[in-house]
Amino acid sequence: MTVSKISAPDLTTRERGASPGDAGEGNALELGELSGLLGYALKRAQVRVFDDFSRCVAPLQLTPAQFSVLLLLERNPGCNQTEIAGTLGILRPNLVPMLDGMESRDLCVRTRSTSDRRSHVLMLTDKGRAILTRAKKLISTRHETRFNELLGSQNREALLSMLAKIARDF
Amino acid sequence: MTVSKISAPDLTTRERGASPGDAGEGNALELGELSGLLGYALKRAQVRVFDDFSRCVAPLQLTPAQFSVLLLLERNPGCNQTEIAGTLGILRPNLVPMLDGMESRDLCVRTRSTSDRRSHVLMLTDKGRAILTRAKKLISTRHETRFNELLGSQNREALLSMLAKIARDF
DNA sequence: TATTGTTATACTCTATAACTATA
DNA sequence: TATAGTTATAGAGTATAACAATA
Repeated sequence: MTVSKISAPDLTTRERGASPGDAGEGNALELGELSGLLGYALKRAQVRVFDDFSRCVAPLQLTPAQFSVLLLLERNPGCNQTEIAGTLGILRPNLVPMLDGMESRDLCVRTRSTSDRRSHVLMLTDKGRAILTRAKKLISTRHETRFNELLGSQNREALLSMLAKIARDF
Repeated sequence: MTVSKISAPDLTTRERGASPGDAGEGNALELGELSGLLGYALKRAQVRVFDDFSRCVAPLQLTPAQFSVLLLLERNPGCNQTEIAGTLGILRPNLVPMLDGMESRDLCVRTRSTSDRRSHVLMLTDKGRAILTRAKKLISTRHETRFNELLGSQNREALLSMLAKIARDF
């Protein structure tokens, strides 16, 4: 797999509409070794991408975490909360208020499993499916398109592969 | 720039010492479109890298954020808090307790600027420099070495370039 | 005894407004 | 008036222990 159009990071052009980082950012110190620090680069990129994601789906009022739950429910209808939490790497107690919110918005439903009455069978509602469809469209046409313009779809794939490998094996 | 040794993400081998994600994770639902979601991949990778970073510098009790402040102070001695916050993308109020902690550990000092008595001149102490030196060594020999074994230094550079580009231009 | 969902809780991060002392 | 550092505070996100219902 080949990566082109990737140039070494030049940190000249800062600024961009007064981001969360307080203070104009036009000041900018020298990053020095910070620019080679993997965790720092990952964190800054992740925050940017989450911000853009949230802006793109703003009309639907969906967080990245909620969107990921909807995707899992679509692909794994009838799964339970422990499975969702385990797959997404979040803790079961923290999933509860999240599902409360989504259920109160009629995006999904919890029903007692008949085979194991301890667990909940999770399902998307029609509204949940509709919202998910609209969200996918927004993400695709706004978020991903913009990203591919920045890096190209080939580099996108290389990036995703590396990130998945890091999350899995590092 | 060429990227090799990067294979498409195969999500077979999960598990890895019971990570934060509760529930064994051996259950694992199908990720489906989630595996192509940039923000999800970034977040999972970032969490892994921060975890490993923290483990590697555990004997020094340094968080990634504290380490980045130390690096900035080394490269930009005498800078003020607004510059640090602006460069790192954190808010000035949130930098205050962080510097309190580092100053109480005698890693750095705040002194009033003589030219502008509103701002603080920040400097590393000898102990701060010593800790930073040890931290760099730990990061280099444990953290980065392990990462280069995973992806190779060429892919590492490609990844850093892409992440920096995302943080800058996305 | 072990597991599912839940509650309660605490600790960290992040975000905003407002104060003080300087400029 | 504007800015640097600070305080107070509120909201996310994340972490652990323990409980009721069920297996």
